[in-house]
Amino acid sequence: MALDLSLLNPQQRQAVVRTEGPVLVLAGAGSGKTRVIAHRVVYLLERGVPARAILAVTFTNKAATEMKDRIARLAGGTPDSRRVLVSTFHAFGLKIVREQHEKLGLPAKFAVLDAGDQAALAKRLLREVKVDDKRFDVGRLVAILSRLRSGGAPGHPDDEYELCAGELLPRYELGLRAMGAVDFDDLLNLPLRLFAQHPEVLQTYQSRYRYLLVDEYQDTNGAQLELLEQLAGVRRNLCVVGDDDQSIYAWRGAQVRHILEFDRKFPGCSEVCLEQNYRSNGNILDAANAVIGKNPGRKPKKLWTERGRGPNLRLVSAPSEEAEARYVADEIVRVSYEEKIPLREIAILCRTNAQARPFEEALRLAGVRYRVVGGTSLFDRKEVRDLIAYLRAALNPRDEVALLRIVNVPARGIGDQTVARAQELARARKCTVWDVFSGAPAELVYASERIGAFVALMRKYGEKLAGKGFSEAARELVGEVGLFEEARRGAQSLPAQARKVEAIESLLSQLIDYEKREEQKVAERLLSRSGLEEDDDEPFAQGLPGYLNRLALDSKEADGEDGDSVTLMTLHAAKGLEWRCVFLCGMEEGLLPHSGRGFDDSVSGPRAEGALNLEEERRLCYVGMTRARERLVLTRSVERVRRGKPIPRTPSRFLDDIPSELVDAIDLSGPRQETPKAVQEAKARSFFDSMSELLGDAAPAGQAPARPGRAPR
DNA sequence: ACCGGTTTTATTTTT
DNA sequence: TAAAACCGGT
Repeated sequence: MALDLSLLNPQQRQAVVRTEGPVLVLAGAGSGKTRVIAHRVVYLLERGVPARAILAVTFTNKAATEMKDRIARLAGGTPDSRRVLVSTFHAFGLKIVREQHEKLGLPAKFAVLDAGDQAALAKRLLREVKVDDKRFDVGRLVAILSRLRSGGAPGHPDDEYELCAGELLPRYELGLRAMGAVDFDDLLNLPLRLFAQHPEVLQTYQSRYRYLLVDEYQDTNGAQLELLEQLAGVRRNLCVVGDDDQSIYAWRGAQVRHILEFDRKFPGCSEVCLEQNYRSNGNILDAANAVIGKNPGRKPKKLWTERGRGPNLRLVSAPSEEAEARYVADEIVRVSYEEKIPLREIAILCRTNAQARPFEEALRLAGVRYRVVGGTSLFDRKEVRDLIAYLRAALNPRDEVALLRIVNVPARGIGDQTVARAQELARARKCTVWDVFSGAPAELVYASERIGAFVALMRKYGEKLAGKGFSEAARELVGEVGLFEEARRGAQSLPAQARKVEAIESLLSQLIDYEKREEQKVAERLLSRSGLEEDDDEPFAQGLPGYLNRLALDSKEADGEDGDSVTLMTLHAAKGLEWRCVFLCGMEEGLLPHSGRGFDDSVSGPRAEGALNLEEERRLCYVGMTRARERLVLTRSVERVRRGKPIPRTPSRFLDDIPSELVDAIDLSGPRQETPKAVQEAKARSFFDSMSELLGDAAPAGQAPARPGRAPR
């Protein structure tokens, strides 16, 4: 069946049909960007471009998954569409590194270090250099290391952190290589290095991927742009889609410049501008336009809509952050009952993760189901990280971060002394700690026997975990090592014990699910395709290593999509999403134009200095506002308790930019507002419902019963 | 290894 | 202020 382009507006159609050469699609918020990309892919397929010649790159796994679905749905009868590679930058980098690991001198199953692992490594190195590892915030060091090695602009040269990081850099890279591990930056840098050193490899990829599409182009950093340029080669079939007004990742190296100067990098490109907004009511759009309009140096754009004006925005001033949260919770209850807006169509957006707390409490109190997105849950838990470290260490004992984490967990008599000695020996001999352990435990007189046992343990599970049935093997490992007992021991209260055990269990069951799904996939492929040639287009490896890689690249694993619940997340996490009703909270100076600290180490670039990140903060505000389809409520608190003492807060300057005729102001200070009757009723019903559930009665007729989305760590 | 009490330190966003 | 990190005693 043919793709129907008549449903697209003329600009969208242009963006779909211009298949050759560089194309810049400026896609305003809610202008149907994803739709355009999906159509473009399917259009290419219909024009006879083989699916495997198309590469679509996104930034998040969620976006990639969504895009895949969208394409599959649109392509309908073209089953081949599933061979289009839709991947994040990092996953794509991983794929290349994996395919070329030999040329890069990496073992077949290398670990991908996440931020925590990076910090652990940096800390170890600090100690090795005998720098007081408490004088530095390792997290910040890691951030600087990252900037240094992804070729970002150098920071203030005399900053002690810069100096320290510079000192650490070579050791850090050596450490990675010795471990046979890579970090996030490597996933982009190693392919680039490879391309530079082996032009024939570059050519392979160039001729494989002949049509490139990039989503959220405004968020690309230097390495990512470089990668795109290399891949596009002389063919230059590169279509980038993005919105300079939604560039919010400068602190991570993203440069708006990339989208603003696309036409200089790729002369002769076509440019399409999508300005019709299909998402928001007129009032919301006008307000958002007014806010973003103040930013200098943007690509001129004026979004318009055919939708009605909708209700006015609301600006709520609360006396305290608790009151702010209470108002939001009450309003959610009201809106979901009176206007029948389902909870899944409501979001609370904050600038920082820390702001979420009072809202969680208020929602729980009001009996509103919610889910917090972003502040990772399961994988932050110590016991889960321990188990993961076991898996990693068994698969690749050179992975020292993992190995050292678990040598003595649970205590098996390989204490700090022994480990320190082993590390020294390893350094002296220029080998890994694992080599010391496995080679000559006799030299570690004391613990040789125990080390022997540990080495045997790792070897045993190294084999078991590498192949089929790894989830079973993992369970066995947990049993043999006694991780449940360890978890119980490490907990004070009984419920805490239960939670820990539960956390381990849920990781294990995730492994089972994963393995099952993978087997299913393989079976499907065998059925649908006779060929076994299958050059494995998956960016990720098979089996457990694949799972672990995914884990590193996708912190927020499968959120329980189920159930109807309010979403609570940061503005950054909200990009690309939309809700009928949005609460944008903490509209205050210092919070929404966020003033982290006088100087920001992420952008010490050429200009930028005095203006702090005001432009980016403004964009962030714009992103938040444009998430709303029907109803937008801005809230602020008149004072906020900080460091124990109440601090008066001034309203965000962005509020001043919104035309007042679009806004209803509500002031919650003064005599206590009485709870509206509707809210009282709603609360009572919600309470009734939750009691019914507790008592095991038949399913309640009304709204979903109260239940918190996630326990606050 | 574990505990209890004391002292810091918090204040960004995340692939 | 509150939570985490820290310390020193068992």
